[in-house]
Amino acid sequence: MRLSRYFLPVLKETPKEAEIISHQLMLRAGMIKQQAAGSYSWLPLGFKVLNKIVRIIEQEQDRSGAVQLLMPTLQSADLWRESGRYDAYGDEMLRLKDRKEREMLYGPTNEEMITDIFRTYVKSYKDLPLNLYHIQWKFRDEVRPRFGTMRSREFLMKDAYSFDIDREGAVKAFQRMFVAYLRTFRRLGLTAIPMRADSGPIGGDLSYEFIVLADTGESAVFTHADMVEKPIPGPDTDFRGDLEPIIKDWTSLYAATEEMHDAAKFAEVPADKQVSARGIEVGHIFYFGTKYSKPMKATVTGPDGKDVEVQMGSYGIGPTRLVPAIIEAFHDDAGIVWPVSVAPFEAVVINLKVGDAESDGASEKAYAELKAAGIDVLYDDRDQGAGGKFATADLVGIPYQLIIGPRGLREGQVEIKHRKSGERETLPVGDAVKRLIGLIEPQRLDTI
RNA sequence: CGGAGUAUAGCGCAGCCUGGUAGCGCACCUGCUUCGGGAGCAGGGGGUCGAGUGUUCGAAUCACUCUACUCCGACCA
Repeated sequence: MRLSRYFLPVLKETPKEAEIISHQLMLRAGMIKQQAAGSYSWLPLGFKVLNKIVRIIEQEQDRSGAVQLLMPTLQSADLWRESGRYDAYGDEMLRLKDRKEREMLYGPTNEEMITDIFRTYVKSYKDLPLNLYHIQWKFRDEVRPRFGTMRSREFLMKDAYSFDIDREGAVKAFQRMFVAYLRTFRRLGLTAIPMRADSGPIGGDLSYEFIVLADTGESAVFTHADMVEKPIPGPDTDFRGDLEPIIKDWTSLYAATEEMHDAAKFAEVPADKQVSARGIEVGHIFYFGTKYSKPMKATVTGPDGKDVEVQMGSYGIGPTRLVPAIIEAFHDDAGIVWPVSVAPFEAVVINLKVGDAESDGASEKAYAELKAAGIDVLYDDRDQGAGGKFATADLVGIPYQLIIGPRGLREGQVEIKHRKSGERETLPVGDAVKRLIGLIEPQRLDTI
């Protein structure tokens, strides 16, 4: 992508409405524009990051055996009356009427609808286990939206729903999602710690939140230090096998959110291993049994010929919240520092002197070669001073900058700057592209 | 929903107290010079001062009403 042809409205000054660093940087880097309280347009750069996150979530959901579909944002009130939640949900649910005065709502979640789909088509235990998910916009009329897309009223959510014949099967479904979540967050560059959580108004007795540690997190959390360094299950994990040992390993050390915190148990953790910090909730998984299948009559026929209510669980990740969460975890004074896996561009070619034949030639060539190699590369071909180009590249957080200008070219050299470490390498023109590919590919491939 | 604020050019702000020609920086446009860390000079465009009502000869400025947005608290992917 040529920057001169792109749409990247970066701001030099920080808009006053932004309080936390991720919100400030998302506005300054031209990722989002606020349209109303808790409502944002995703500008090209932000949308690009959002899509990369979504793709990783999809890959890991699919790997775990979940199946993707897509449900509508507008739902019928009748469906929600069946579960009893139409009255229970309160003002957070956006309610509306269509032209025929039918009561509708903009979905805050989809348990009712997925249960309706399930009960229509699935009749036999032989079709289980089943896990269906979608990635769709949700609306919750928050009392107080804040922190940019961290807590917005309209937000994107990946919500998966598992269906099993019995509790034992449901626990296994829960475990598959648990492992899928560990892998998903790590591939996004994050360290997300599973913590026992309150299951809230939806109910259920197996409930874990995945928490990213960050100073600006909304909730206080307490954990054993070893949870932070623990290696995640690899890509060869057999999701049809026994995941119990992995779950045991990940749930044996102390980790809890404020609501579930047990000071006495935390005190048993060695003093030098006690971590009390703040965290951002980026995912929540829980098992709730027959809470919806019972009132909505979602049953399957078991091996004994008898109908049983299906055991369900639900599993959420908020991509539009992950974007600021990643920024909270990775930024410095100059701007965002994206992990390669979600960076809007993997590299930027900075032509320091547009209009100079040599500089143009070398830059165009490097840009073409990187593109041909499949690198997601931006080419800064704007006819403007070098300072602004560096500032923009740093602000939007592109992991690698290939800096090309007349001064270096006289010696046959160009420079690669690593955004994260600040390290700079000077190397011959011909080697730079290969070097960049060598740096980027290992971080991008699904080997984590 | 309780408490506290803010609203003047795309963004950041001054002007308001003490009513009288709407300003500054950045951004934008034109030209020239530039280009190795947010370039310089010269010229230029852009505003029903959030909306309404009132007071006044005259309102960005004073009064009242409304709306939007932000922050703190209670609630939440």
